[in-house]
Amino acid sequence: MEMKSVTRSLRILEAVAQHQPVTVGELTRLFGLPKSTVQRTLVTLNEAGWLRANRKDTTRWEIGARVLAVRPAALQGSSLFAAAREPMIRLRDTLNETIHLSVPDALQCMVVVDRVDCTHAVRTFYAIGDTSPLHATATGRAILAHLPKADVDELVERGLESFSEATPTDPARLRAELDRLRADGYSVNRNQYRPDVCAVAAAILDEGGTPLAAVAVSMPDSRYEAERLPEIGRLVADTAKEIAARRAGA
Amino acid sequence: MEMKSVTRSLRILEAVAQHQPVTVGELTRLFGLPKSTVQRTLVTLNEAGWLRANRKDTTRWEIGARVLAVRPAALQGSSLFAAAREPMIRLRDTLNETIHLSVPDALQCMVVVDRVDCTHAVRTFYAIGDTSPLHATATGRAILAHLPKADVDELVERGLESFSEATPTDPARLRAELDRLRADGYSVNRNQYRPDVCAVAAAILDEGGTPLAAVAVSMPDSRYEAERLPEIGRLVADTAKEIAARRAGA
DNA sequence: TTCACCCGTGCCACAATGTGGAACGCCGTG
DNA sequence: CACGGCGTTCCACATTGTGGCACGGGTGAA
Repeated sequence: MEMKSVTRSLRILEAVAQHQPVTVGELTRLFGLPKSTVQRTLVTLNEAGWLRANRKDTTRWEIGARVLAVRPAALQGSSLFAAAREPMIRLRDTLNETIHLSVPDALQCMVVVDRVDCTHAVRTFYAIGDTSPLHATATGRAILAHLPKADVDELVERGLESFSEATPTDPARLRAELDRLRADGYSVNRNQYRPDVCAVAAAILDEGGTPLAAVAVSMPDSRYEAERLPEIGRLVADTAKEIAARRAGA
Repeated sequence: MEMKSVTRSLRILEAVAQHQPVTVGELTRLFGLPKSTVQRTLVTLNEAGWLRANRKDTTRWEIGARVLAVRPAALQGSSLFAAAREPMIRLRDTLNETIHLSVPDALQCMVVVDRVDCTHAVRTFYAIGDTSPLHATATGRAILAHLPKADVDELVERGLESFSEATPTDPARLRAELDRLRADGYSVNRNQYRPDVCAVAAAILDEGGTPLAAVAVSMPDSRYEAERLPEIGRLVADTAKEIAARRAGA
């Protein structure tokens, strides 16, 4: 399948999002495309309502608001999103660490959909929309642990990429870890994906036991204390359960 | 400018967002396009990461997570978004009415970017991503009041569409209303856009006095009490100021 | 002032690209 | 068993996007 113009337009749209407000020239240099091609694409995206000219410098382009109506199903009607908000803030207040809400995207990756920051000067940073691998993160494994075995097999067959020395690349080790976290109710990631980033996560399940999302407490390795793990794990698991209950009640 | 395929692809993407999870057939009926055209578009959008097949029914399509990384500048880094969250919740707790956060989109419309619900059985409903006209809403006028006169002129020249008997379609009346709200610090909309929906809003300004967004308390007409207006107006204006201060401090 | 440079924009002949009717294989139903 | 509807695939055609080029304006150096 081709649709070169569509693919290119979406790439340009993504580039605008990253560099906004951005000019035609900057984009031509970024992509190495003819000016007229980029220009035409921008005008088209603008007419479709996905871009708009910056009000102060009308030769610069920004993302328009049309995009906000286009969201993954898990966030539509914001039942999950809204239900998660207050429990997340409360968890942040209890621990003063950054809290993330992530959803799985087609077993390919986890995507950060919401964040509540801590007040420490040193804090972990993920932007909304950032992605991470399922097998190497606390949120990813929290989801995996509640999926059918066939899905885990599928993931294993695709290969467990290594991101650091701590990444669980051995299928047996991954499966053992999933068994453990099913028992404990929370998953732990210590420097397995990004160096110096640790997290404790728990899955948010729907009525049928399908995992919809995961909440995670995320902190730099310097503040990770193994002896507090059971306490933090319980707090995260309770938060996940509370979110699930609120969502169901809405 | 044309780019028919791009325009159509974006339309289809928006339709998927509204109807997800959706099949090829449903979309062909919706648009009256040939099956092969829709099919090709969906595959292309999927390859670009914007769509994905539903895990349970792989012939149904959903919005993928790629979209989340594409957001208007006002929400990037989520300085505004994150700063607004807690003050909005506090305002909701005080009044127990739904609170909206909206940003202007190129003087064309206001877009709801966040929402905190009240607990009443009867509540106003706007989804995230919904748009509304600037001149006929409390949030829109809160923004307009802090823009240069030329911008208001531009809007007036484009015409003030009527949405209900209460919509201010007379330019003089609109300008008078803007003057009033600049003095009071908050704007009021009583059934001017959607019948039975009232709102009280205030603008969130950046350091230079440019309006970035507006917060609004939104309620059904049945709970609107004119005598409480000064009190509610002050609360909303204070919330807007607090959000602005938090944003600047981040 | 003049010149040179780079910007965003507009044009248009060419052919690469997307189009959509038709056909296929599959499934559940009458 | 035949039918209707589904998602998917194919391919000749011509519509559609392409990109080199040129224009006009703004800016900075000579």
